[in-house]
Amino acid sequence: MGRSPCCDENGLKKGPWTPEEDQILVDYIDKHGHGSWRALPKLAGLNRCGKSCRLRWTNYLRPDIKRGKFSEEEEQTILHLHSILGNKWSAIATHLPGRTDNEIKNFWNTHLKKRLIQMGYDPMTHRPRTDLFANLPNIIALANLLQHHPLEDHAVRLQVEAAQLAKIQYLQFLFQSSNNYNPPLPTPSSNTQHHNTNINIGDLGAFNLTNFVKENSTPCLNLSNLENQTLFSNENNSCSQLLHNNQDNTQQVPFNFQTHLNNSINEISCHNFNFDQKNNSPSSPLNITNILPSPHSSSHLPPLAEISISNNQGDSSSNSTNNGADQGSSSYWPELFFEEHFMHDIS
DNA sequence: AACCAAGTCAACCGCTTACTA
DNA sequence: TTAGTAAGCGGTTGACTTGGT
Repeated sequence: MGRSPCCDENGLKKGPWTPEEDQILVDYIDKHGHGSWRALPKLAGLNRCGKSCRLRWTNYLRPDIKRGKFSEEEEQTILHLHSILGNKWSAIATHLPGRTDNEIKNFWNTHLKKRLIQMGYDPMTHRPRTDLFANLPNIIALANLLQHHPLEDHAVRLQVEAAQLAKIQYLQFLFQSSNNYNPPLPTPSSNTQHHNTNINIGDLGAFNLTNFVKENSTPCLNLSNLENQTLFSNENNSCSQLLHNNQDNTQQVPFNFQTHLNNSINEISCHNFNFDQKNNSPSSPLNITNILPSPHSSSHLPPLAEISISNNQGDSSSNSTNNGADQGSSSYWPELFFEEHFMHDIS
């Protein structure tokens, strides 16, 4: 199968479209429909290749195109779908009316991907980046250093606490590595498919650590939001029960990380986390409420099983770029906020 | 004001897939 | 079944914009 000749044809214009060209294309399609894209330029009187016309129409001139900033809901949807579908931009675009695959792809590459990286997440796998852990010993060393000195201000104390939480996560990571423990990631559909939905203590550790860092104040979880997450919906889940048992979100909730790691963790610290809803910034664009696949966000999406996930062997793009999503699991979205200023402060 | 670096996004390139003769 | 073609898709490019110095 040969590649179709297109814009290499002599004399065809390339580059930005002029308003006049746009008008010609719009007028023609209004009257005749696009029909054969290859034939369209000649019929419409455009000195462009059909491919260029199609792209201009689908990405810019189509009347149902929605332009402007992506809403938080759209961001959330993109993040969620990308965790499932990977770089299947057109598939993602079908769930965002008025948005083109190109626009979503650009938005991902220029905003969301960078944000994930900044948060310490691998944008392809949606998992915490392992190289993050390489920095943890440094964080821990700093914390140990500071612990031998009077803690004079709140900010320093907070950093130490953050580092202690990092220890917890680091231990969890080591534990998982040594046991080759790789639990299935929770997905909106995995609950209904009776997969293991037990929350990974490392996730919680990461969540709390980074939420802590982000807020630069007492770490907190928004209980009412968390309760809406399918991630926490398993009633038999000890973490879920822990949360459910403490619905009064104004009270102090001991968060003891009740896991197989308890012994090790208890040697380090045992934190009392204040679950104060007020402290969970609702305006945060990557608030966990926005990120975790919520019943609300899922409600306008088809069930996972209905989403067409192309795993074509011949699809080189999916082979090379979709490795995370193709592992048969979706990702989870604990909030990680390793903001640069924090990392700079530590380093 | 001028320069530069980083960010943004429209458009292109090249590959795959679907369709058809 | 095979080969040619059209369309779709994802990655990449490069022009333009913005912000900092």
